[in-house]
Amino acid sequence: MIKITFPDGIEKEFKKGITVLDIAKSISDGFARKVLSAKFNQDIVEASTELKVDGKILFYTWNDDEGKAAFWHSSAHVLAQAILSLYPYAKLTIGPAIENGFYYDADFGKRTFSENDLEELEKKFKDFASQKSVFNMRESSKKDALNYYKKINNPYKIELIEDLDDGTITFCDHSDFTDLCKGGHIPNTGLIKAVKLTSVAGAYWRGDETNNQLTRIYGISFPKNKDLTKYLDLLEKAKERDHRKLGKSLELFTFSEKVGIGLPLWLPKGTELRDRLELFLKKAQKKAGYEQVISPHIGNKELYITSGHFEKYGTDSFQPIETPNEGESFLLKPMNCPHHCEIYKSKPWSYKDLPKRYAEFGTVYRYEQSGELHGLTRVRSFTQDDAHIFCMPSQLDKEFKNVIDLVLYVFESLGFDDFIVQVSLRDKDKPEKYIGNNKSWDLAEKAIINATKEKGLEYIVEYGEAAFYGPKLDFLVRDVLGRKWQLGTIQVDYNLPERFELTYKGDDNQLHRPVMIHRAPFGSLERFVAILLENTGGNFPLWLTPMQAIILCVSNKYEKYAKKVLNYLENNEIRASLDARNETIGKKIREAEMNKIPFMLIIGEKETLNNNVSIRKHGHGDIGDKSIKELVELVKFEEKNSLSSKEF
RNA sequence: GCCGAUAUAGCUCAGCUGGCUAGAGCAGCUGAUUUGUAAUCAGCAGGUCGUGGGUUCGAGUCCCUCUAUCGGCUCCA
Repeated sequence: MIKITFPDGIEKEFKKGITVLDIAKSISDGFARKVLSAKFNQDIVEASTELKVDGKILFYTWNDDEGKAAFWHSSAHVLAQAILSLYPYAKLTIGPAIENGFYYDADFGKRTFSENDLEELEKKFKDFASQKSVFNMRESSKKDALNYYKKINNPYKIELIEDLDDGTITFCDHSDFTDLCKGGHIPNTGLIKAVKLTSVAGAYWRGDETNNQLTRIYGISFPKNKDLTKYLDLLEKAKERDHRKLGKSLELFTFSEKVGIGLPLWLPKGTELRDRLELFLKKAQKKAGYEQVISPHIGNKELYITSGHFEKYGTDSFQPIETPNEGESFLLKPMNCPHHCEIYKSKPWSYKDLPKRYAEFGTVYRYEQSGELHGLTRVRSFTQDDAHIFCMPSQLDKEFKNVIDLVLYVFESLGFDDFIVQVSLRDKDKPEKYIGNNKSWDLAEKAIINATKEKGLEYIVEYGEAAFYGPKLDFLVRDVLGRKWQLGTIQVDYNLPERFELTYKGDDNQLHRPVMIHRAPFGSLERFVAILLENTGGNFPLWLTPMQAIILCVSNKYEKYAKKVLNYLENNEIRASLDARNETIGKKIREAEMNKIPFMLIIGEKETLNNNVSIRKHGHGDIGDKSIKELVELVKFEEKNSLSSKEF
C-alpha cells in the first residue's frame, strides 16, 4: 500500500501501482472526467502513471494553467499525427503548448505548406482526436532512440536526443503514433472536442536564423465546442481595439508609402494627445530634478564609434550621410545617450553637482527589418522620453529606485495595472554580444536586482535580454492580441561613461567615473500611445483625451447660445468644440459617440431658455441637465479623478 | 531579412468556376428639411481593381515580378 496526500491534507491509502486516474476516480467519477493532468510530489505525471511510493498529489483541470498546458501539449501530438498521416515525408521536430494553444514545427522538404492546407489537416486532426486514443509513456535507451530516428531519417530528433542523457529519454505513444517526449498528457485524445488550426508560419530550427526554416503550424483546442466559439468571438472583438484601426478612425496618425514605411505621420488630434503626454511627464520630471536638454537628429560617425553603437549596429542602420567634405559622415541618431554623454562632458563636475539628470524627448531613427514593422509599436522613427542620469556609484541605488517610482506613477496615471516587470540580464554564454568587463556587469546586474527586490516588485528574469552596454529593468504591457511590448525601461550602465571618459571630482580631489542610468518611462511615445489605445479602446482618461466635450445644437437656431457655452468652457480650459452642422441631433450624437467624446452637451430650445445644458456621457447616455457652471465643475472633478490619485 | 496570406472608391466590403459601360453602404458635394439623446430625404460625383509583365479573342478574376499590409520567425541600441 502507498499513502497519498491530497491538497486539503487528507491522506488515503491505495494499492501500490494505482494509476493517477484511478485515484481521481476514488474522489468521484465526475471529477475524474475533468482531470487533465496531475503533479505527484515535484513531477508532472500522466493520468496513466502508476504510483509506487508515498506522496502528495495535485490534480489539474481545464481551470489550471497546468491543465491547459497538458491539454495543448497533447493536442500538439495529435497535430503531429495528422501531419504525418497526410504528409508521410514530413520530418517532425518539436511541438509545445504555448500561452494560447500549441504549435508543431515540421520540415515539409520542398513542399510549401500554406493556410489553404489547414482545413484538410484540421479534419484529420478531428478524426484522430475522436478515436479517444490513450497516451502512454515509454522509456527508451539513447541508442534505441537514435536508431529509431536514424531509420526514419530525422536529423532534428537525432540532434535533440544527442543533447539528452541516457536513462532520461522517453517516448509517448498514442494510437499508431509515437514521438520523443518528456511527458505531461491528458488521459486520452477524446477530450479534445474542439480544435482550430489558426495559422502557418516559418520558424527557424532552434530559433537560429542560420538554421533551416521549418513550417510552424499553430492551433488551439478546447474541451468544449462552446469554448472555441467563445475564444474566436473574443479574438474578433479584440481586433476592434487594434490601435491601427482606432488610430485611423479617431484620426490620430497615419502612414504614407511615399514618406516611407515605418515612418508615422501624426495627425492633429494625435499630436495634441502626444503633447499632453509629454507635458504630463515633463511636469513630473521637473519635480524629480530632471533638466530638459535638446540634441540634434544627426551625429558625427565618430560619436557612435566611441559609444560602440557603430560597431554593433552600423551595417544594419540607416547608412551614413556623406558631406562634401571628404571622409566626413554623419548618422541619423539611433539613440540619445552618446549626445547626452557629450552634454555631460561640456564642463567639469564636482561630486557636489551629482546626480545630473538630462531629459529629452528625442526622436531617433532605426532601420528596423521590414518584416518587423508593426503599426506604431515597431517603427523606424520614434520619440523616446529619454533621460540619462549621471551619478556617483553610491547614489545609484537611490536614483534607480526613484526612477522605478516615476515609471510606476506614469503607469498608474494611464491605467496600466496589468504589466510585467522583467529584469533583463546578459547571456553569459555569449560574451561577444556585450561590451565592458565582467566586474562592472556584475555590479550593474546586482544593482538592478537589489533595487527591484527592495521596491517589492514582483519580477521575472530573462537572460540574454540586456542591452549590449548594460542590464535593464523592463516594464512590459500586452497588446490586444496578448503580445508583450516593452514600454518603460531603466538601464544601469558602467560602460558608456568609460568609453566617453566621463569624470567628476570627488571629495578626495581625485577624478572618478560616474555611473549612468538610461531610462524611459513611456519607452517611446509611439509605442506607448499604441498600447494605451488598445488598453483603453480609444477611451482615453479625461485629462488626456484630445476632445473633452462637444456641443451639439438641436438646430442652428440655438447656435448663438451654443457659442456662448463653448466660450465659457474654453475660458475654463475645457477642450471643447461645437457641432452646428445642419444635421439631426440623432446623427450628431451618433458621431460623437463613435468619436468617443466623453461629454456631449445638447442644446435646444429648453436649454437656451433655462440657461443650462443637457449632458450625455459617452457610453452612459443622458445624465440630465446642469447649469454651465455645474458642468465645468463636473468636468474638472472627473478630470482630476482620471489622473493618478498620487501626486508625483 | 525569412515563411505564409492579403491588396477592388477616402473607409468597410460584394464581384461564383475569365465574358456587356466594375457594384453597395458610409464619408464627400448639391439641394430640400430646422430637427430632442446612436444614422432625415433626394440627386450628383468618386475606381487606369497595389505595381510591372505574361497567358488569352477577351483578365478585377489565371501565371510571374516587385511593393505594401497582416499573422508568425529572426531582430529590437
